[in-house]
Amino acid sequence: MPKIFALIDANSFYASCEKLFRPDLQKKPVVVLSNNDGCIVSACKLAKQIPQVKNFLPYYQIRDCLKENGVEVFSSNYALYADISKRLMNSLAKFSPEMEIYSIDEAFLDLSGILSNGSFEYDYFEYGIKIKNTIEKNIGIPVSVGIATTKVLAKAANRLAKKNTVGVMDFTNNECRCDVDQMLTKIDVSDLWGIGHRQSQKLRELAIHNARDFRDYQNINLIQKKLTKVGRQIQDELRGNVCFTLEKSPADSSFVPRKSITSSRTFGRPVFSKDELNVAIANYISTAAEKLRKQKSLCRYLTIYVRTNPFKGIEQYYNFNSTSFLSATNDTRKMIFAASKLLDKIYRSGIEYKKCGVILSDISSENTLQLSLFEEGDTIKDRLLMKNMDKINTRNGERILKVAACGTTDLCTWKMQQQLKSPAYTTRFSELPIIKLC
DNA sequence: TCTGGGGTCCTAGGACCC
DNA sequence: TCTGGGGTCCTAGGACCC
Repeated sequence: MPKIFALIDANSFYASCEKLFRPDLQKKPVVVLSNNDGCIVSACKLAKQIPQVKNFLPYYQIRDCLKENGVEVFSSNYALYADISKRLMNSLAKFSPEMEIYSIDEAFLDLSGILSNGSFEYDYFEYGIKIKNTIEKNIGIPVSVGIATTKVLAKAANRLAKKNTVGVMDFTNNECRCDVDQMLTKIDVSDLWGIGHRQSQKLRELAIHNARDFRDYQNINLIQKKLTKVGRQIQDELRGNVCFTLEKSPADSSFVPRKSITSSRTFGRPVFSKDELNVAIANYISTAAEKLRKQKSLCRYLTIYVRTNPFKGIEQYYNFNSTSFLSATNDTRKMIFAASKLLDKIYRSGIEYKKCGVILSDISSENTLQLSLFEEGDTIKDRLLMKNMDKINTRNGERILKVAACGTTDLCTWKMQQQLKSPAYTTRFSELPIIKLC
């Protein structure tokens, strides 16, 4: 039996979340900015109608234009988006026993066999409509649904669904089956899932311009040679052969343990001193290590990096350095100590630093710890300390307990700017929205 | 003045071993 | 004058995703 995949993707997710608790904004254009209020990362339908509005455009370049057009602007509010995402996924999970959460606002459902057990009188298209309507009613976020026999095709169908009025596109529907060829013609190769800037250039050199050209291109060996394994698999998926299966989350939780954990931020102002970099790195390590402990993992490899502002016409500097722990650890203190030594190696004075970051990798489960003969691993006391620190911080919020190297708030004047942030409507009691009955 | 952050996978090539 | 070949493992870098 052929597989049937549905891809459900929220429309302008961040902007839609901002509208959710602001009925007054329903009919107004809204955009959301990246960290540091740097670029536009989400624009609602109305905002997209303004020709100058494009994702990843620097905010300062378009600030006046947004003002003139009465656009409401928000800083990113990740606490809000993550919470709405959780509700969205919980609601979607009811439509199939097999689901893959692909990103904060997207999920694949395996619909194979769903309609043949007699309990539904729909076809897949109607089932897609039902999913869409249920989500919009229960969560209040508009979504689009793409349905097809492979994930790549479902992604492509979703893309077209975003443009049609119904918001659902079903490539398996017999009535429009003859149109699939025509549909694929409408999709530029660069819009296919997994085909980016470089690969689409290479495809164009072979006179492949749209998804249909790509599907029907006969020289598979050449595709393999130029686009490697993934490119060949994408082509195969366009032909209806499943190469990418559903990657299910562990049954007990909605998240897959990460294989690497990054924490980095652009500074709100230029930073010159090693002390300030050390404090910043200590803070990023604290964040990354908390995530590491939350997923019950240890890491063996730590990388830090520093860099200047690539958009500024100054002498550029980028450098990184790594170290490995003989025994895998998740102890914030050990990592901060190691990072400070790494910074000694890559720090150069007189440089205007704009960003730094840390990456934890070679991650393993807490349960499968390999002890080193030469270095003492985390003791039970260490583990308990970290555990209790996390507990206290979870309860009280705002990282009330931290390693001294993280500095005090007034020392961290380089922190990013977020001046247009909406309230944490759903995750902080003091910011709950109030409903007034007239 | 002001341009994000966090991930995954694949491949080539070096190091090392026998 | 002569200087192998094949396998595995690891890592850096590239490309892509949201």
